[in-house]
Amino acid sequence: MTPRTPEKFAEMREKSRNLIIEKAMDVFAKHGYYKASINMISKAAGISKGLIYNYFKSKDELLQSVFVEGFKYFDEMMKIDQTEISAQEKLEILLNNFTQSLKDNLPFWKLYQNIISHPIISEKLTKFKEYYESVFGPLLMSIFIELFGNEMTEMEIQIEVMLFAAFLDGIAFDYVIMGEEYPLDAIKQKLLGKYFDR
Amino acid sequence: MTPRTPEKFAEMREKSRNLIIEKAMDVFAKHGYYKASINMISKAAGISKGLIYNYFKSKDELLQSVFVEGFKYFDEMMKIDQTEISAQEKLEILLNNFTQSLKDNLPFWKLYQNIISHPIISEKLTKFKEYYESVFGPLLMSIFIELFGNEMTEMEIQIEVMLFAAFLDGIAFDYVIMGEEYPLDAIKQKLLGKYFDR
Amino acid sequence: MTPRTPEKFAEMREKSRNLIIEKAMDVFAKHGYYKASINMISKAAGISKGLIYNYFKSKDELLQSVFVEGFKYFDEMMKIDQTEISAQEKLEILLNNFTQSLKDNLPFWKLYQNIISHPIISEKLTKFKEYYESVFGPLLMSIFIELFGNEMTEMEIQIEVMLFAAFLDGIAFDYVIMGEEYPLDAIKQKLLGKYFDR
Amino acid sequence: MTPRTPEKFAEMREKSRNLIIEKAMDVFAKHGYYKASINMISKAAGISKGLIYNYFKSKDELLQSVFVEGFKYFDEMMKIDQTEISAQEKLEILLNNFTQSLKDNLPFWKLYQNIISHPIISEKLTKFKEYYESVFGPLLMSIFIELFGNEMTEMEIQIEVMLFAAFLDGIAFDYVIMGEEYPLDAIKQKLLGKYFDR
DNA sequence: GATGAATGAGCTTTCATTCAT
DNA sequence: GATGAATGAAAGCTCATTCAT
Repeated sequence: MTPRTPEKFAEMREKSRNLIIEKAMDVFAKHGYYKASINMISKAAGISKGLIYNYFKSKDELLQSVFVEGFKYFDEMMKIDQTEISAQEKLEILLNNFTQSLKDNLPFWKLYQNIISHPIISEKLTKFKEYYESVFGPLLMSIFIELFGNEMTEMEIQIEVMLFAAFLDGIAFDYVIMGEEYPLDAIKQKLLGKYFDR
Repeated sequence: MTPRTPEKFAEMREKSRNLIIEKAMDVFAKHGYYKASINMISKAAGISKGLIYNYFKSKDELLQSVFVEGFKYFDEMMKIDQTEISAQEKLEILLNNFTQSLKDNLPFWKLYQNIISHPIISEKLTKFKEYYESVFGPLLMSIFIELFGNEMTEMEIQIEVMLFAAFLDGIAFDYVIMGEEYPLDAIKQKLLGKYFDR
Repeated sequence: MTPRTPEKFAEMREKSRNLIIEKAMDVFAKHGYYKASINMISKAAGISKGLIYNYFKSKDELLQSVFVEGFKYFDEMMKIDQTEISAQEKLEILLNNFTQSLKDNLPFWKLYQNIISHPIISEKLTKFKEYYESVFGPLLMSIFIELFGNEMTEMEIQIEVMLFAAFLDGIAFDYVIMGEEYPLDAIKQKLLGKYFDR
Repeated sequence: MTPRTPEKFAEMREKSRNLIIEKAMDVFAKHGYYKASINMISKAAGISKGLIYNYFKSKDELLQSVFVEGFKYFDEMMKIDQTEISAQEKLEILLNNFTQSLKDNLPFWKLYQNIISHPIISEKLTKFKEYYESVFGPLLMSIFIELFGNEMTEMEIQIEVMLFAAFLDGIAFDYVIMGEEYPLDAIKQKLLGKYFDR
């Protein structure tokens, strides 16, 4: 007859919230934001529709939260622990992390493609844009300055960064469309060949 | 009051059909497939809702038709008239055509991004996939065979083609997201620099 | 095979719109704004739910329209045609019209009670308030100036008007609650007795 | 750690119950019955949703209880202690009490307006009707018999009572709508002028 | 007694599609 | 061919109520 402790409640909330986000990511990835219904998500999570609104004010906010959860995939991608390594090695690690993440977290990357390219929804993902501009962009820039700082102006290096980013978006795009049959690793090696003699 | 000839008739139908497709492309591009309503499209085209169903069985079929119409942008891109030019020049022309098309036909490319990356809809776009596999892929392949035929196996060239395609998709992706501020031409030059000394 | 003419369409719209407003008034009156569902209204009107949204953007707007429609009951109440009659006669006519309207248009008056006294909804009924202040208030004022202009200041007459309005509102209030058993006419006579010897 | 006595227990229950009723009255008054949620009320009272159901079977029953609690405002209104005073003085005291109560207990009167005029809910308020008929009506009747018993039939006096009650409802109605700016006291004086020379 | 997570019925609203004219 | 009124399924969301602890 003792009531649940606040800790117990927090734990329950945490568990449900994570479950919802996880299943929402799958369903959003599979059907796209608009065709993914709250009903589908609740069924995928084995809970009632109403419960979702206990944790997220709206479908929109749920999407935001799913995306924020996805930030960690970007974080993992950028984890380049060893400080005493060359820029070339850093870029290789980054690429390896990226392709690994594509394989491991396909639902998230599907969602990323679908949402980012969506004309209206993407406006709502301000948090994501800020994150990209403040964290991911500068990291790439620092690596490319190390690589090309001697031979190029900063302006030119900016363009290098954008081309590299385009490549990342491009293989994500194609991998999402083609799935397992896409030769991710071979393409990655080919790309490195464009930057470094091997 | 001359009675319309069958030819006249067919011509009028064709004109109406094209008008609908054109306006539908704009509306789909602006709002995305799901948020674009038949009502919006009919208003943009200045006709009644019902008339659209006179030309297309369903919203889905209209989308298909809009997409098929968009093939012409691919066709234009691949128009490399002079036969007596080098593979390098062909690739340059292709890239020029590509970036020009991005600028000229932004609505189509928005739609392309949005739809292709859409997990379920894309299944319906079989016509597009067939087209890609039978027309665009082979063209790229022929150019790259000319470029690298001596030094690489066909397998490797396939990978080169896919890498190049990834760049194109990535550039389109980023251009659609960032719009006018994206330095399309500078990036194009950088990309060519990865293939040819300049 | 001739398409419907614009006039025909306008007529159809007019008919449906009026039907919806009429039935909405009944249903709102019977159940109150919140318990009255769009579903109930559509069933009362023998049409589909969706059709209501073809004519009114929202439930809110439907309520507004129902109310605007109800203005005519106020207009009828204030119809005092003969110009060459005394203020006393005018007041009598006004009261007669008022009680008659209560009897004839009970649904509207129920709705009026329910909505006006509702803390939040009433804010939306700005049109009604403006109407009252610009039309009904001044009319009462002119009658009471004629009645008491000699003996009272304008300030005092204002109070007389508000007292009279309170009687009207109270009578409507009680009539709506008690229904047919409420002795409307006897009370009307009693009220007149407070103003004129009889 | 003295064990709570049953009396202590009952007292605590009483206190909680009163707190809920008090806060519920505020919330109902502010948002109206339907828009006032159990959640709002529980937050206003600083307790959990579930606890409310420990004291009241349903939202409906809570409303009933809030209303019954409001009877005390009627009781206070009718408190005319001195027995040796004239009917005129009694009526004046009654009116003073009423206007004072309007000012002091605005939330209750808002709720009263909102609920009583609500077509379906009011059916549930049987307790209130019984109360009115057995307590408030007879009191007014006794005063008016004293006032007009010589000159009128009982039937007529009934009508006087109803007109007076309509006036009370009317100023409550208007006061609730207009708020502080409503000249309650001036109107009260005007009314008394209709009954007694002054 | 007390908590708040969880449920599910029911709400308003949207929109592809049909069809009488 | 052409119109737009009308339909109805399905969406997002709210909230009174229950119940395990």
